[in-house]
Amino acid sequence: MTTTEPRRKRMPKAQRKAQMLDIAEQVFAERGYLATSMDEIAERVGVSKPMLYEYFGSKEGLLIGCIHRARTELLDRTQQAVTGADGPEDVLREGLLAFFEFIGEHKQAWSLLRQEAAITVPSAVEEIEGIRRQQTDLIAAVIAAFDTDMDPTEAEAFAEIVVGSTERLALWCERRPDVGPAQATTYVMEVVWRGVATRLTPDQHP
Amino acid sequence: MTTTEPRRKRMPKAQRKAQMLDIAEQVFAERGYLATSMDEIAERVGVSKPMLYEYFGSKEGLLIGCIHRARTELLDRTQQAVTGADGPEDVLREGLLAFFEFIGEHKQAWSLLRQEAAITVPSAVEEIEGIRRQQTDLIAAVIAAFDTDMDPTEAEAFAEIVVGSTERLALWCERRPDVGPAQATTYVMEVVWRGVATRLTPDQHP
DNA sequence: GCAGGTAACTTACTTCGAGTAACCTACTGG
DNA sequence: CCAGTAGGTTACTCGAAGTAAGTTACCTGC
Repeated sequence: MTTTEPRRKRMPKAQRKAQMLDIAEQVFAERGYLATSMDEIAERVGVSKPMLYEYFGSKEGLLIGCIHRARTELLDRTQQAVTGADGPEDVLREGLLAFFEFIGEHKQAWSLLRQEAAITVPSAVEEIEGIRRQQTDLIAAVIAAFDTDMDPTEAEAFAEIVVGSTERLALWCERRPDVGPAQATTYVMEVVWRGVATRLTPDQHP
Repeated sequence: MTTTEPRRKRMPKAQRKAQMLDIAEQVFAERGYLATSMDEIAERVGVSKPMLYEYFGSKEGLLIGCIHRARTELLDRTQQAVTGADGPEDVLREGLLAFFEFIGEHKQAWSLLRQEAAITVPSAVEEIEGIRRQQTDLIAAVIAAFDTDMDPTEAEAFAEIVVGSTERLALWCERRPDVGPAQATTYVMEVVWRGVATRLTPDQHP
């Protein structure tokens, strides 16, 4: 009754690894990190537990793998979105829009990112925080480009504010399905861009 | 050699419970939720594990107890700070300052709050989110008081932006010990208050 | 000051899941 | 068709969450 082998066994390493990440992302997002067992992921992948350990070392390692991939994709998306944008305001708007669109399309990757707090190994925390920093650095750079005189610390603070606002608003959007990416972007821009623009425009903004 | 009994045994329930919360808060903050064992907390309290289960039901229940207490204290503090403030701008500033001061003084309660993501039981998530909502509602009310014509959804979004900015900036402050509560408040106010004020002032602001 | 009731507490388990050692097998090129 | 290895499995250990059943300090009335 097995017509052409329903599911292949013995995949090449890279492909198996990607498949594991797909399933783990899904299960972690569904159930939460704690409530998920390695046995369950293994079963859904169609493989035995030691394979997961072979490729990811530990449960936390697997979570880190998932988060790493998701954050990297997110960063790529926003970076792509801002290339070709016209001026700092546009960069910010396009970046925000790309972010809200991404998390709208990849809800499970997004709920995964909220499991970050579960990571305890310090080196891993830094690794994840490093990718996050790339995001804030990107924004800080936008500000710095806009106003070369701005205190770098202040630019950093501003970037943190943008990221914080945006992540929190994304969470809020889940409870408000009527608020889409465009609307969310508008909310952030209205407050945050006006905030910085007011501060700077008096002698600039041709 | 035991002069007047170094540590008393058999405390009244309420007192023991409070002591458990104190210790659990400390250990969870130190090691993280996952890396902490109930046996360890029990030992530090000077009591056996089933007592913890007697009072808190589960490990997660204990964490929820800690978070609940910490968020409630935080909310009280900010609420106290804003009573007697003069006008919305002042309310916001005093509230922010109280927040940053609180987390500066209670670093361990604050790192505890970041373990929220570990909670999996849906009812508990809602309970915690409920307290958080009180915070955002407080802010949304400030905005609504300032501009009675504002769309309520927009006021909510604004409140989320304030909370998100603030929490993220608080995290950032940990890596930047040179940035104190006053400075952090200024950063948030500069962006966020200007953001909303600009939007509203054209026809108001006597 | 001593019965006895109960609130506070303990010992000694069960269970479940992370992590691992040791062994196995399908596919590859020669 | 044989051998080497990448990909895979079975069957365990061990630590920590959670629990059943029993024990002891303390108070209260007599």
